[in-house]
Amino acid sequence: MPELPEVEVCRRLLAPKLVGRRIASVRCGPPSYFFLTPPRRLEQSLVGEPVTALERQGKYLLMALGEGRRLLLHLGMTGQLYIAGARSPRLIRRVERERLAQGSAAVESDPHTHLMLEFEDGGPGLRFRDVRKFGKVRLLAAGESDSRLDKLGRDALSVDGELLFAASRGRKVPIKTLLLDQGVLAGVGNIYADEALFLAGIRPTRPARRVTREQCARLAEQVRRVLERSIETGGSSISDYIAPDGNDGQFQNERRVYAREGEACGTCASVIKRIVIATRSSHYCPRCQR
DNA sequence: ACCGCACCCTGAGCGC
DNA sequence: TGCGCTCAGGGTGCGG
Repeated sequence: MPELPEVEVCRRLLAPKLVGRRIASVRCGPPSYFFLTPPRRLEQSLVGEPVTALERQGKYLLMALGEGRRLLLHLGMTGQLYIAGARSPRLIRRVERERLAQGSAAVESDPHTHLMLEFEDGGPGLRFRDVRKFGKVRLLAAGESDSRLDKLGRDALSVDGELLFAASRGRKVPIKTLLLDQGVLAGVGNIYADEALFLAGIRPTRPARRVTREQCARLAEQVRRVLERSIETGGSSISDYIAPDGNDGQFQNERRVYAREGEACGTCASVIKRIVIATRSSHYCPRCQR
């Protein structure tokens, strides 16, 4: 489940491989929920475009093209953005993994790869694969905006306690729900919300308005720390996520609570609990988090 | 304004 | 062995 660190790792690894190249051809999968811009239009409009930069806003990637045009990309839950030729078991459907293991021949064309870009220099292209199609791709004209981007709050890497404190006043929702609100903080998802709350010693169910100024400061610091640490380790590869080179991230090995229900807390050895908050599974240590 | 919830999608894992 | 059910959750949109 790609959150800010996974998207940022993608950006850092892809930028040097894409910026300065010019798109030669585009192939798309069939129209679907995934395409905000119809695939036929992408196939026509992207040809000849130079890639001039790769930027990130929250969990969105923006590929800057010629004359102010931009390609908006979102990885959703299962999105994989990678350089053609990268290898990873996560890129192969299970039926085909089994067929390969039995020594059978080539892998069939993959129905989950929705966007393929090739470049004029003839080097390896870009692939966007997304099993569940919760990802998004949209071509933005020069000066055109996207309501999703307009609604984003402060980038989570630069959050401070005062911002959290101000945003949480008068809010009855659990503090975790506030962390997940992209309009307040852009980039935090389920994994890092749970991890930051653990590191700050705050129970995820605590009503936002009852989190003190001091706790907000601690929480903001831990949000930044956990995101930065995850970026350093290449992000979390828990279900589908891979880096653009096909490698797994390593942050899942440093999780303290996420998906550790029933295990012993690394700090106090209490049993990690799992509850549901706003339809998201949430994990915390009942002793370390009050 | 705020908040809870249904929905979009597919594959893994489980019980029978 | 295989079928059908539930769950996973980022983001949008709707109803109360």
